[in-house]
Amino acid sequence: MTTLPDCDPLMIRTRFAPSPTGFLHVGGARTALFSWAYARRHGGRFVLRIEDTDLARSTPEAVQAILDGMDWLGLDHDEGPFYQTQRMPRYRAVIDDMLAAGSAYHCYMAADELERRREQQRAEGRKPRYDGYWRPAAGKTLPSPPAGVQPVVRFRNPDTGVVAWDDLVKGRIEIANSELDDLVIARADGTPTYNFCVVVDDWEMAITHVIRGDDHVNNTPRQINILQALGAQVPLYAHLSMILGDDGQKLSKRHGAVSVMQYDDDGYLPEALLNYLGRLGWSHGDDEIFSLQQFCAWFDLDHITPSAAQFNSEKLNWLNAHYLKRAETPRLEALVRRRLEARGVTPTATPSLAAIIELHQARVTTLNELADLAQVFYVDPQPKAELLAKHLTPETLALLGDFVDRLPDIPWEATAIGALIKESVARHGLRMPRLAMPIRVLLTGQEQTPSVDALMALFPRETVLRRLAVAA
RNA sequence: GUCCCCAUCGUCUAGAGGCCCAGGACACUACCCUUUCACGGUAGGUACCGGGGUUCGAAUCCCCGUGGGGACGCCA
Repeated sequence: MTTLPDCDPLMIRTRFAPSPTGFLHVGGARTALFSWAYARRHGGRFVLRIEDTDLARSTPEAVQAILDGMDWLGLDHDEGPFYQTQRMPRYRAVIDDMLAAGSAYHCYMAADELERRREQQRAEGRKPRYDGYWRPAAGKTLPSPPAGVQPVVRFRNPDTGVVAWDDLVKGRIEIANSELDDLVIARADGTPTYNFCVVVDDWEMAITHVIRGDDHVNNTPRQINILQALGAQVPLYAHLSMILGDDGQKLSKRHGAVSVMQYDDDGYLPEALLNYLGRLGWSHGDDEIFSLQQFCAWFDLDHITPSAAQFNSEKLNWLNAHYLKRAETPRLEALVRRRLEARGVTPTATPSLAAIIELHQARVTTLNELADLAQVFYVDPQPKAELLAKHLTPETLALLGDFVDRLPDIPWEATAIGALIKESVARHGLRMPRLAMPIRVLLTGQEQTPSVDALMALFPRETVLRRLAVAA
């Protein structure tokens, strides 16, 4: 069993507790980010806990995917990862204590019988709930346990009064205990269930602020009741609303819920995703662009929006383009090189990848686009026939031929190339684009490029001569 | 069905009774810059879900309605 640390009772402790049944998606990443930032902001500790009690669905690959995602984003944890499957003896012990104390009891009702009763309650328009058949009570005689049936353990939920908490995002929430039933805390096979493990862990890991998804609001009153039965300190709760897809629909496995690592593959910078996610459902006045450090210094629970937020790819794109513009060249060079090599393109020394990046980084939205543009410098493009037809008219061909003839005689740098372009164009009495466009198309296969003189200067002279000669 | 949550431009949001005939950002449109396209700059249009209250005064507080979401498992 993993040992838990002793900790300062005044220290703020938050946690991120994913269940390893898939990758880390944007919703989970934002929950992790907020939880992490809150701990960082207050000099607290951020705990990572893997909730893998569902043996059938949890996989080591998913654990790794979550770790990879957090690593890519730079969300480091101070403690853990703790695995719930490694804490079974502890849960067992707490359940035994509760059984002994009478705050939990055995229930022998068969699963199909339970389902039958739920159906009936639903049919009668009532909320389906366990009816307390096996719950001990003063003056009540329990039936004798059926032979050969392994019982589940149920928590004895208070049946009167209300459970209330001041949610740090949503405000005060009250739920009547009469709405709750005696939930199962240990299955027939003895394994503890989610709501129970969370309670024991949050308690023993001394979590002070539970920052988690909105979908847990309904679990909160049950967890508080168990915490109180255990005599544990109840943490503060902050429930984050969910993130909807680009189309306003709920994110699901088959609908837009992509792994954060997919954003890496798609050419996004982690700081762009982080900035986007940080601003989604949280605000600091009119500030739109901020670093992780700045976010940590500003982050608070008071400015979290209680309503659901729709993911907007275009704004993410804008942020990514922003960070790309400001990124250091060596960093981009490594990132682009990796992408190029994955495509089987090996950047050579001469058209300098760094120089190519500096010329193009303000023009792209993603690293992949940057790689696309860079690739053209190393692999001869095949300009589309329609582009050639459009820009290589007899008139421009004459101009181009004249220009190419003089290319070997000038110094190979942008200023001289630019001067020759202007001079050639003037001599033929044409406008600049008449020469610039054919050069763009021949050199890159594209109509849109940076200034042609700067572009040409990046290539070795021979490459330019070769690509431009194709037309002659 | 029952319970819970939510509701400002297309989207993310500012706004905690007068500063708001509602501000910022993305997107959009126009213009400028310009060797094309971007980048950058400038300008512009678009929103307080509906109805009742409370108040001298409400986007802000209360109630009802409507709409959206979540939960109701021996899943997490």
